[in-house]
Amino acid sequence: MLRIDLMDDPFSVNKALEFCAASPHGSLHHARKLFDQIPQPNTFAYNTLIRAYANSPFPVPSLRLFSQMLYCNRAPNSYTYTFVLKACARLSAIGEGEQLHGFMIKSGFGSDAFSTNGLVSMYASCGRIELGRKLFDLSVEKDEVCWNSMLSGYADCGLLDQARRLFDEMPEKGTVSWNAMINGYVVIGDIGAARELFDRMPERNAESWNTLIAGYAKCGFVGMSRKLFDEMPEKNVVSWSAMITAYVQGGFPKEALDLYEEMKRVGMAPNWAAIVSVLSACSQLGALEQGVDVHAYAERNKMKVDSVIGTALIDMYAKCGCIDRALEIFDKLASKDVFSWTAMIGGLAVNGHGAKALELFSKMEEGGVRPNGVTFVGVLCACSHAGQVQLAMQYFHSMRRKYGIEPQIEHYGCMVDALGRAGLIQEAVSLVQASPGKADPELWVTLLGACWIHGNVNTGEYVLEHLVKVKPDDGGVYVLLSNIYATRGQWDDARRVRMQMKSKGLKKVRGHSSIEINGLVHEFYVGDKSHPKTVEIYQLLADIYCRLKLAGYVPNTNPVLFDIAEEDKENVVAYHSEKLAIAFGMISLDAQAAIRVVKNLRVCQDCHTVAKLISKLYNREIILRDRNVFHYFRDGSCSCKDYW
DNA sequence: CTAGGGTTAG
Repeated sequence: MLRIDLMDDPFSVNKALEFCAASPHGSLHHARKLFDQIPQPNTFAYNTLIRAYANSPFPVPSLRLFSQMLYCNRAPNSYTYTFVLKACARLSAIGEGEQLHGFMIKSGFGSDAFSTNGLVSMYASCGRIELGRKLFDLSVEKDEVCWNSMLSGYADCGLLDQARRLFDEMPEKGTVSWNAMINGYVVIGDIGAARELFDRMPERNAESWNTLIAGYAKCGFVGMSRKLFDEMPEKNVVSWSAMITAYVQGGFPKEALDLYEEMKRVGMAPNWAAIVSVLSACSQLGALEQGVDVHAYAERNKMKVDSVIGTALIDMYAKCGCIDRALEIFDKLASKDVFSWTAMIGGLAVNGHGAKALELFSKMEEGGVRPNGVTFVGVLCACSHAGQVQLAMQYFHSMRRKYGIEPQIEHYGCMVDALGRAGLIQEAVSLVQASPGKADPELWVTLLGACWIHGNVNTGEYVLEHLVKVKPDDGGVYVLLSNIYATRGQWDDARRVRMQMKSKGLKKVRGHSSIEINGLVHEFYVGDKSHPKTVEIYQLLADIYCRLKLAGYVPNTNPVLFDIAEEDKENVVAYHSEKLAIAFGMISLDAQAAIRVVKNLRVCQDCHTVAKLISKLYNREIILRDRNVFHYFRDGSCSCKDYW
């Protein structure tokens, strides 16, 4: 902080202020403090701070500073207007923007190129593009920036044809114009048109490459993103974070983490955006240790925990089974927005704290934060976990009535699951039939899952009839129905369904589990004997079964289909891939180390029971991530509260 | 004036 005797020299103070405001991380606060100590800030000082706020995530103070400026008789200049207009644009504050426009005309600032550019952007961002165009046509001295403002204005409004017409008319197109046009196509998802322009443009800068990298990722072509990333001549920090994000959004969290490590190795310092994305990658993987490392990195580098990083942290800790850490971050978070609340509510719900999640939702409503559709996914999921079907129904109806949010397919999914689990199969069927676009196969699959839980053969058959029509290529559907028959001992029917499946050439996805030991991933399939430590693994499993059975454990062989001898069925279940991986973890890791296993399918009932018992009898922590949920086994119980 | 960000059922 500046010594007070220097405060008398406006020039030094302004330089210090400018330096402070321009620093990358969290210095806006210091700039503000410095500004507040200046006895009589001049126009330059105001402009510096107004600009800093206008470019920050929370531009509101720019508007307030502008009012304060007028009140203190400090004359705004065109620089001031540019950034106050930018703040209005960012906030879509059309009222303030129009007022400002009127004020500008009165004080003679309405028609120079600088002001025109700001006004065009402001009107475009506020959805009044036609007003922007009028000003654009009226302005006599149009520079390239002016054309570009108009161009990106059209692009922001999704009016790509008009943008393109302007682009083709432009007397001189600079790299920025090309980039703006390319970005416009990227936003509407026309990656082909974007690529065509990219190939045609005379000079490409990092932004051109980065735009396209992100563009391919948005369209699901992560491979193309990577190709460009490798080809581009000079990668900057945005290129790296864009590529990391591309991997995360494309569902390749492992690759995202690898790239993050490589980024650090080549000496590129990860910034805010990279941290946010890589935290999301850790969430997807359930990679707690890496997540903790990333968190520590952010702290070491004094990154401010704003609502975005805060949300990413909450989600990461929650998805890694550390619900207490997630709550701690949430409680400390100064600015909670709907994302942070939603992540926390959903996190509590999947960790089995349904009641606490609902409590938090009430607090959120009391705090005046408006929930969105995603929030309700968490809320309905929480009701399911808490066994509160009636409550779920109430929330489901309140979505539209109270908040005007139309329930989407995923909300129907939650409800079908909640009703189905509670045994209200008929109600669940009615809901599926009442859902928008009622042929959505996923809802029927959920329904079939409920039929399986309750051994409801009749509805199961009815549901499958629908499913084979809409989802004829999914082997999982047949497996579910044959499981239903099997639980009822209807082996002929079970076999018939299996035969049907086979005759159509459909296969069930093979389950496999993996465990990482010293950076090396070991993979196991059911009954796998290919691992070098196979003998030790099977010996340990035999020992485990001995102790478990003494403790009263009875194998649950429900998922094994065929009417083979009970003893043989036990053997199939006994060597499920997750059990092999857990046993391998037990012989490879220290007794205190948590055993982290990832499974590609849902964990079966028996493996779940066995994992709980191992955690108690062997005093080991087991963290098993399956296709849907995170299971955190400790002292004989699981974080999922036996709901998954 | 152009590039990178967080929450979504089974």
